[in-house]
Amino acid sequence: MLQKKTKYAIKALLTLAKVYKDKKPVKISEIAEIDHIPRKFLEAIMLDLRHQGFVGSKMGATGGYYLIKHPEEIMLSDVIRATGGPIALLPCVSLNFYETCAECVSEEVCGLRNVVLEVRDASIKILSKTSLSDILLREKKLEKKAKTNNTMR
Amino acid sequence: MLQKKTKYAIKALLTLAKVYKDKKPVKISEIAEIDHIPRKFLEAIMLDLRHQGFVGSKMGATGGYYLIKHPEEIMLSDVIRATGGPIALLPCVSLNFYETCAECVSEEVCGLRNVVLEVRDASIKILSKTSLSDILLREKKLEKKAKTNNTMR
DNA sequence: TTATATCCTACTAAATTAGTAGTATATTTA
DNA sequence: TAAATATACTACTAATTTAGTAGGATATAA
Repeated sequence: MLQKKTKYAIKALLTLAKVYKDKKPVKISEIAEIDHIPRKFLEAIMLDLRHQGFVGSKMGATGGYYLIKHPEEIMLSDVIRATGGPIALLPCVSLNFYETCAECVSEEVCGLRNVVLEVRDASIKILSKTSLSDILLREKKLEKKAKTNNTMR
Repeated sequence: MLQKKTKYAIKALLTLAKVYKDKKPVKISEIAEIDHIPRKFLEAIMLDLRHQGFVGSKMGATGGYYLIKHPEEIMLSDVIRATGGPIALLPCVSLNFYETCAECVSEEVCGLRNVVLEVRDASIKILSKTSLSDILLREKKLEKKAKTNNTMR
């Protein structure tokens, strides 16, 4: 399961992606309201995202946050790793948060690890090719679909 | 990430699967030693697995646990769900632990949910077709491979 | 100089997970 | 039939992680 922190981070980045072209910063309080995220918590998250190079900020009145990279270049897998931690089901197959299983005799011949490795690869394949732009695109398609369904009812 | 409880459960079930043909119960203390699992913790886990219908038990001296179903019929996805919880990255796409995202405006048109749904399907596809027997088979293959590698060095 | 924003450290609170204690109950075997 | 040995079960405690908050410092615009 993703942490709330991760989910909030993704939602906030999506909100910034939507106004990427405007080239002006969005205030934390605005993002918090739009995405229903506790303000102070979001503040900490945005700070983190800045330190990790996802967003830039402007201080003072008229300040706020903006995306540093193009929404097409920000991949879901990157955001998850930067804010929440492992995508893998077990630490012994995590690329970025690797740890040995204390009770495991031989990692090399562990059948469970072998399966979990496959799951990781399948997940990463999807998450690392999906950008913020892709998600917004999916959203548009879903909206169109929902509208058609409503008309047909 | 899977919980330790889940990992221990899988390992213990695999140990039982290995001696499935013998038709005699294995003591908790034996399983604990083989798999390096804290004894008392394993006791609680085995009890749980029995309540969930994975294993049967025999009380008293010469007692212990045994698999109720054939190792081919016990799927990884079932064990994970029974002992640890969700496979999905978000509760809003979990089949067995569904919850709405409190801050989500419309689930129907959520782009993030849409992606995470795809990840879930990919993971479940693998986990629900992999049985205890499959894992043991993988283990044998890995052992063979490891041996060949050693010979070649 | 005032208003308003981010920056940043240091907390606290809540929830979850890991693991233990101890006693009751069942079964084998001498 | 009593001792030995196993699971059954309830009720904890401890540790860790996650979620969220407090409050003052710093920067900027008007």
